[in-house]
Amino acid sequence: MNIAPPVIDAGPCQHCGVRKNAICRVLDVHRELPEMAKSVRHRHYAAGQVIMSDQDPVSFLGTVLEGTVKLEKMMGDGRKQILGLLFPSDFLGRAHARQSPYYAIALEPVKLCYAEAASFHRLLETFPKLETSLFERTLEALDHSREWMMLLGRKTARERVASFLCLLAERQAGPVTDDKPASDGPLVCRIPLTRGDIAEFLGLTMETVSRQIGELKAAGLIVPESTRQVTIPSLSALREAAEKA
Amino acid sequence: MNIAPPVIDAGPCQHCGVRKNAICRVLDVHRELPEMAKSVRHRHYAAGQVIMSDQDPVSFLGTVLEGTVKLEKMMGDGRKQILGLLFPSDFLGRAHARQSPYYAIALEPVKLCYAEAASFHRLLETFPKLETSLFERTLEALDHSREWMMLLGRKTARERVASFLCLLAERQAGPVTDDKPASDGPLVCRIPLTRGDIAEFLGLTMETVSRQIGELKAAGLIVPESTRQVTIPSLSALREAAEKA
DNA sequence: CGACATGTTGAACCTCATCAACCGACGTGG
DNA sequence: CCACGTCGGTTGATGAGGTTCAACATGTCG
Repeated sequence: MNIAPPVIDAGPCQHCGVRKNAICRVLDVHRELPEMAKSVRHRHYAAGQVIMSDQDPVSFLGTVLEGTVKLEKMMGDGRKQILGLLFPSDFLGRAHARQSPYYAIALEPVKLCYAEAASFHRLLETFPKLETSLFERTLEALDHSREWMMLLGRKTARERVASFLCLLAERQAGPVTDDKPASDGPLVCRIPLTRGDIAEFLGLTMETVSRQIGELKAAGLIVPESTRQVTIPSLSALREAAEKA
Repeated sequence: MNIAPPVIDAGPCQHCGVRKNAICRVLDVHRELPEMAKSVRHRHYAAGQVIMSDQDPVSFLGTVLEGTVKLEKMMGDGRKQILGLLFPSDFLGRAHARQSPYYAIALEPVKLCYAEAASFHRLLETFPKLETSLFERTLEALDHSREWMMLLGRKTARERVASFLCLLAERQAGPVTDDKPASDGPLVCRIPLTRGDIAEFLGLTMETVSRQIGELKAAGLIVPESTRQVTIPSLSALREAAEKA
């Protein structure tokens, strides 16, 4: 006859919506997670708000809980390039550096789970598993960044826009698991960026982006619901247009 | 009165020329380095030889001792993009992955210090310092990759070629230290890439690269010694032309 | 309802790609 | 020894893809 174990409060992190995909997923729910919970806080940002500037020191790091963040770099004369997008469960911040090498700006209202820089690095030392987890995330970010170098260096405007829509659609569908296989069926895709932001991400102008979206629509590869939302009848057909390497 | 400590052979790694800049610099010379030395071997590659293919599993990882390596990605229709260059002391290989996401190809004769994938990952577990060191290298690689995204997305052909020459010159000058400050004086710059390779790195064609080098020469920013070597009268002037962000 | 930001469309222009000829260095074989 | 082919590089002519500039449409919010 079993005796029910005593119910232990594992702290606020236990029921966090993004935990199964964030770097903290490797921590033990009962022994380690509550310990980490002591160091983190939540914070909200309005759309358009600067979360980190390339001027400021890195004073905190953390995980995106809700909303979308753009990482942006700017040249002296004002030319800009978006280096990456962060969605819920993604990690935000440059570890092991005094200064952020780029801007982080909220595209929508953002909710962030963060720790002060000093205590964050202490957490990394306390939980080597956490550092390994962040290391693996960093390796993935490097892969994505290099994938985008291919896009910026070699793809046509058409391919770039198609690639971008594929990226959004795949992130919004969530990671592929055994019980949720990759479907090719029609799926809705929210676009949390302005045409100008898309252009900055793709190394184009917003006029070119606008025209290319028009052509993808004419080709039947996408069905615009509004300027900020499209339906993708067949993801694989769109992927084709993106010339996935 | 002191007694001289017994001389202990610290193994072959102790006098390695790149150790002070490679990931293994964090290991203790007497306790840890000899342990690691047991797992590594050296290997040579001829110019043009494929070191890793994006088809093959990652069977080994290591550090470049001599020569230059290009990391390259290829699209289905043959379009290519160089994702990065590796110089002596740089780390080669994608940790924590079954398959390499790109090609690694020797541009010159290359000497590599490597470990089998399984034993390499065992080393990372044995020496957490080593993992942290590799993690920091990965973060730097990510910074460089994003820097290059700016170049590929927003810079003109002229700026790209100038940026490339600055990159080479700075790497060949070695890291800036207190006793070796960054000088602006004339410096020679070896170019271990063909015009075609440079083009692949910069997202251009080799014709455009050739013309831009010609214009930089006409502008007095570089003085060609041969097709594979230039003198840079003033690095800061060249940096100016690169529109460094 | 009007104002301002966001997005679309049109026309002219420009940078860079494409295609092609040519050059020089090198290595090979007759 | 020299003709020949190959490879890397340069130079020229032409054109396309994307930018730029400008007008106009849409949509959102006070």
